[in-house]
Amino acid sequence: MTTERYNPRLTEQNWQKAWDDKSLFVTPSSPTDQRPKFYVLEMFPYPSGRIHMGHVRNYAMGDVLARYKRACGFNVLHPMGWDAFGMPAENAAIQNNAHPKDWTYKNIATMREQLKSMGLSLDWSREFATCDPQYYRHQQSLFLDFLEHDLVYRKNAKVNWDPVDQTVLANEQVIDGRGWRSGALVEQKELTQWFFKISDAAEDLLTSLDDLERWPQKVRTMQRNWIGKSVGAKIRFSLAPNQLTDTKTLEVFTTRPDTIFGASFMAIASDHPLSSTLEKNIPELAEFNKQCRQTGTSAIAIETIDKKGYDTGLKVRHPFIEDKLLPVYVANFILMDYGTGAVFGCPAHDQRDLDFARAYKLEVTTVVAPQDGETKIADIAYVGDGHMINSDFLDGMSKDKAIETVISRLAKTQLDGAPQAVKETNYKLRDWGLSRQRYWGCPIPVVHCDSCGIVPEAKESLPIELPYDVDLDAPGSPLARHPTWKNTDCPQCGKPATRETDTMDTFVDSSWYFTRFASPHYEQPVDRQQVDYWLPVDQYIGGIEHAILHLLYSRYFTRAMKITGHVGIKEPFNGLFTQGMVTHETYRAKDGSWLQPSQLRIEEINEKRHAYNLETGEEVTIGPIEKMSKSKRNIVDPDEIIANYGADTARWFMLSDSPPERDVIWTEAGVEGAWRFVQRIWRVVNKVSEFESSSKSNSIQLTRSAHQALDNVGKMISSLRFNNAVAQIYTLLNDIEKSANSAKPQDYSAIIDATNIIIQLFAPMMPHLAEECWSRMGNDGLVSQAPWPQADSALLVVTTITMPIQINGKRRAQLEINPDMPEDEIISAVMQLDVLKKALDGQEPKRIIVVPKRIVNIVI
RNA sequence: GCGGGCAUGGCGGAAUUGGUAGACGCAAGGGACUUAAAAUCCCUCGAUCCUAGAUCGUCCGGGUUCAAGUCCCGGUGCCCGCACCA
Repeated sequence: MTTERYNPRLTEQNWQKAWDDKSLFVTPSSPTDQRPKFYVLEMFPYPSGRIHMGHVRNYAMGDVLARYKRACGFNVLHPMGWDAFGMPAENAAIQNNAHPKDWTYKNIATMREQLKSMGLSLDWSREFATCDPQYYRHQQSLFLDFLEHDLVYRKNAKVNWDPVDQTVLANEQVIDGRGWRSGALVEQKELTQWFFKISDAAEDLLTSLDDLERWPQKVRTMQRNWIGKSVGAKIRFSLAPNQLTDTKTLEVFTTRPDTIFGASFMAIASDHPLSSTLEKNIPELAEFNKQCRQTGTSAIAIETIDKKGYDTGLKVRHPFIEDKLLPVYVANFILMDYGTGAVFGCPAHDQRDLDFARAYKLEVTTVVAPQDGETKIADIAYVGDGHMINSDFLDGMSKDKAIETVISRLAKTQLDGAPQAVKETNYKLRDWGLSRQRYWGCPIPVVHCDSCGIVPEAKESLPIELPYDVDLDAPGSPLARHPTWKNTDCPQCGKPATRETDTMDTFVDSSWYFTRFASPHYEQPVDRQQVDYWLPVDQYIGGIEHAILHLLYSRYFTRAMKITGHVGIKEPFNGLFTQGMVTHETYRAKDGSWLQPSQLRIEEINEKRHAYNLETGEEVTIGPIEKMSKSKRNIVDPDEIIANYGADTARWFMLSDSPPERDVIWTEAGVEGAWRFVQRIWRVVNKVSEFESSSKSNSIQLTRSAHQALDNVGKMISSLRFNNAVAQIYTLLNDIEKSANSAKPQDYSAIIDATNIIIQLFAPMMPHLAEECWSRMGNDGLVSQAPWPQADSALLVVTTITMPIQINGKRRAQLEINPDMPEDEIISAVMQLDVLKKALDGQEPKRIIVVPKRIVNIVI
């Protein structure tokens, strides 16, 4: 018997068409279904041009779950869309002279075809892009609702400003403090911008994390730290009389009021009101503040700079030590956004304060004595607990007691007619700035009127559509520069007015798209009936890089939509899974340029791998394994893999071996291995398909294996342990193959049954191959529509187990026993073992530990 | 700088959550089939001790325990995020 090789090129498109013809994956819009619902969603892609292997991995995982849940009888929603606004479209427009809109939709068309070639069970009838006016008009409508409910407001905030290009720069456009295109030194500039009041929800966003049980622990921890709750006090210090300012007091926030006796200086942010006042009369301070403004706005820029300060000459009085004055510095590491923008510096017990004190030769007084009694501070601040010293009335107290005491003492003291200290809770979480001075985003639907001020657009006027004719390759914001677009009439008084020319952060687009999928064509933002049925998302899958921003913003936005009556829930994602990245070796030529894997020939010489440029023959250096990226060119194009091996092979490889939350290394050998497995299944299925079914079966062992695998694979897919599921399927195929090679006619039935089971087991992962095998086995219908088989619980009962026997913790023997054998019987069986008798040498064992169904350990 | 994570054979990883470390796969070596190649099939495969059997072995150093890859303390290395990249 000869079998032709399995050819995915001939089969995959046919099966995709068969699914399409039956609209198998289109989820009907009416939520009257009796089946339980399951909403599985992968983070939608940015249409950057072509799909990459990261997408293949992400969508393969989601598809396995969607197909499995469907087979298990769930009403599954599995939609797809496009996160289509963003900077790359504008960059491409400038570089390639293409319009962002045309560029984006062209990419979507390409990527849609690529995704379709993967055979994903997606409901394409619900597809949308966030740059569709029909999507963003609803986003504008939501914004107006938020505005009405006081969830959005305007305030000044700093942006990176390129003084040459006259434009706002994203953090990633700032390279070493300079604009990426102009090379000009970047400055900080204040602009009036729109903010969501996410900080109002800080406490709720924090406490609700405890209930998100199906989220990875690490994501919850990261969000917890990001929200950054800290309990402390606001303390006001009185300024000593001076010629520089009329200000009488300086207010700080601190979590360590206990260390007040160790205070040796005050530090305020360069943009603190006091600093801004002082700089008018002190040119050196003005210069210092200017330098601070050149640091850039990103946290990493601020945190990694050398700590510098400017002594203002001002002093504050210590609240407890008479005549003690503390100098007031302006310091570049104090953030105006957090607390009050001012701190008291206690060098002995805060590392940053210590670094600062050493640089400016300020005193260091230890006030908390560590447990080990060492109170001298060198280069490391002591931040732990201990008892108070050098602290007058606090001496001997614990840290917590000292905090209480300081706050209550100062609360009783009046300064300028108010208590000198109040307890306060602070959050690191800042309000979410959504204004972007860019073209390719959702316009913010408000109007600036000279008479009426800020006026919301009327909902009937939505969408406020982006103009097509813009000039992107000139300084400034494209919408502000457009000759006519911003001109309109005030919706309130009818007089000429101007539109807001800022657009929304793309994170707004992605903060509710999952809600829109429930009713993607509805004339309002959401159809409550549909949303109440489908949400929350049961399983959300995406990259760990979104652990904080996207996921936190979405949690907030859902709360805001609840407040405005659009949804009834506050948590959008019941289950979250963060998958690892796809990585590959890097290749670099002598001239420093990067090469793609497809441009190379790899040879192994003396067990060492060498890479050669296919065109020039020149040897290139094999570099470290890194995330696939355009810049390093270590990219394997999914299209090529699908063309050569088929979608099933690509999907199988992405799911096997590496645990899904960890990075996977793309290797040629790995793909080849997956490809061979596909062929091996095909051979086995062809062989088994020629067996005549018989009524009687003796092959109980194989049937047992099949049902065990069935039970395990189901559990593993449910918990997204795809690599374990793959290993189970390999094991079962080994068993089937062995049985098939030595099969007697009375075994045929069992082998056929096991083969049908394995086809169903890998169907969610390799759906095309599964259909082909299913039909080859003579089954009716599509395997994509077949219900998931039930494991026979009688076959799952284990009748004998191998019990390892340890002597002093080292394995010395084993016993084949019934798992339910009572403990005393196990012990007497063990005592008969020769190895043990020999080891005991007539003595009694000191201790015998029997762990049921696991292990026996004899301590001698 | 701050926050989070990871580390097991030549490689990807498994280990029922404290109970036989290395399942399953890849690579490699040997053999079979073939005129030959590909494909396929069979065997070996953590290290050391010539063999047996044993000893060692989960990044490094300590600890808890009858028992540690798993728990605790202290290190090292690598990766991710840091609010205008998506």
